Amino acid sequence: MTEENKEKPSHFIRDIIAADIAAGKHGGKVITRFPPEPNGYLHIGHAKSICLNYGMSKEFNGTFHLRFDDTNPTKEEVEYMESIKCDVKWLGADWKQNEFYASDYFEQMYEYAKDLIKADKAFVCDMTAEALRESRGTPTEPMKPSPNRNRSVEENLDLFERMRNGEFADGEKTLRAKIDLASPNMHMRDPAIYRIRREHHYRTGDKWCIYPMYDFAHPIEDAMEKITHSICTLEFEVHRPLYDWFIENLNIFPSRQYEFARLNLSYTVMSKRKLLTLVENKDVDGWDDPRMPTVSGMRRRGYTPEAIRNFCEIIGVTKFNSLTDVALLEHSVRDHLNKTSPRVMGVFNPVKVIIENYPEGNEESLDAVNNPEDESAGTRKVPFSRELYIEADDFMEEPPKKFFRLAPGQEVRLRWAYLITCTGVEKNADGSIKQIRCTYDPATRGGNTPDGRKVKGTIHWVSARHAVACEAHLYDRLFTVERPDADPAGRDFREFLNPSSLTKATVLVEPYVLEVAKPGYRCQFERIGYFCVDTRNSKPGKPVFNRTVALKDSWAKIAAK
RNA sequence: UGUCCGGUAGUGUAAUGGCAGCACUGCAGAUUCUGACUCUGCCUGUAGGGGUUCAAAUCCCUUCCGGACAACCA
Repeated sequence: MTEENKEKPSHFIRDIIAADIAAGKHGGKVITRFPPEPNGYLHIGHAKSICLNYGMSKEFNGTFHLRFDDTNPTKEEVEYMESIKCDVKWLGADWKQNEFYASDYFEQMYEYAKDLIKADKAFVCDMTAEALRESRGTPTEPMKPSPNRNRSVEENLDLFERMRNGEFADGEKTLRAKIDLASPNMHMRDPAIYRIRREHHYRTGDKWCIYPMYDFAHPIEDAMEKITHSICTLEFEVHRPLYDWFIENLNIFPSRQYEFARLNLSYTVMSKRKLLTLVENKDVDGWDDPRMPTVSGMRRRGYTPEAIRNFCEIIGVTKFNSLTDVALLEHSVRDHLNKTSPRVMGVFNPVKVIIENYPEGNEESLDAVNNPEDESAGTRKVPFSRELYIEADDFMEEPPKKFFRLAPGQEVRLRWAYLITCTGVEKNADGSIKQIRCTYDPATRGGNTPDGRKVKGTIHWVSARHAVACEAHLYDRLFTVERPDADPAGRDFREFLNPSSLTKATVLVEPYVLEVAKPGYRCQFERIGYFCVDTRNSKPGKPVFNRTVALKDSWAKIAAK
């Protein structure tokens, strides 16, 4: 193990592969795969699997395959397939020319099934799904054998061919492997491996009316692609003996299956069924709604692939069913965005500020640093004039101690502009603040203090005359609630798509934003949060922002004390 | 209740028989042209019991707890 690896979190898969290479298995070759079923959009949990599989292939100079495990025509669609390709690519897992489809192997699988029949290791069964279920027994009682278990090889061959030819109705017959009726592992009790299903397949159309089951198909798919390490999630652990049984009895490439714990994230629902419900009920605006924990939703939110990859690295890979704090994800996102996001000034809840001693009609252009953490990001020009907007929260008429921002008599820095001091407040009839009056110090141009005096507060602002209004979607970090089924209040998980987080707001931004904001453009509005120009909803020249991660509002905490 | 898998600070994870460490969170402080970031400090842990050993988070036994599995889904 290298020094570098010692620094990394647990990764028993990495250790296994390293050991296999050291032992000369498969001639030191490593081939991994990510095998999604195209029946939904990828979510953050899939991202973990992608990072793992792709990461291992990369680390050990191996090959990575993207394979669509499309053996069930009922739920699969082209739209899903396309979205998966897009998301995997976006995450940076390059499968090069290695794009495969289980449906391309149907003919071969059919042949393998016949081999099994010829070896008297599979038989055609006439039982209904319900009868099968009843006959299966319990973990302590063995399964009752199928009345058709001892059909002759010839009859089975004939029947299986007729299944393929469409001579039987859906569900009328299945092909079952003949394994072990008394096995404590229910999956070994003569499992079904082919079923009849007249359903249009998104790729093979109506060519087939019989489809292989996962347990039969997967080892064959892996073997045909010479996958050395077939990495999947823990729930398939119980299936491994079956996987091995097919590998052995079909005498095919000895792929091996390894299992790791799937990702559970606090406040996040990752059940495909539930996500689909949200989409179908229009509780969200599609799979890529920024509140969704999908890869595409996160992309719209402004998360970066780098951040997601880093997250996957730091959470490690174990066999322990854990519940990862979503703060870990957000930390990764902030961490990357802090280094890379250009900064832009914006105001959500504007309140007008008049600079009394600034000449009316005058305006000037000030230099602002785009990213203090990245010099190469350069600077931009920000227009300044006598009338400005600042964030309402940045002003308090009667400030408590330790309020560093604008208040009567108090001086603050307008970022990249001037130091201003509040001289008074004008109010509306209802007592609300109409506008704030200030004076500026012309010697502090650019926000500098030639005399060296300190100001605690630096606030953001936009020139009233120049500001551009953009639409923004505000989203809380909340997707859904942790353990939604077990919510003590019995609330439905959909309720946790906080409707208040749906609000559209107008954000006033520097005119500069219009020059640079193309869909996907990310920036940070100081102290408010990170924003991403919506990759779906924005039109050229009129960016729509999605808020990403709210910055911690320390002031709220101070105020709460 | 059967089989399998698992259990290290609040959370995620290191330590493969040899000083229980790291990160996130939380709290406190410093710094700051973002009350962000950054930096410093603090808090908290080997599920219980027994055994082997000079030495156990690690090996063995046992109890407890958690998860997966009994679709013609994947």
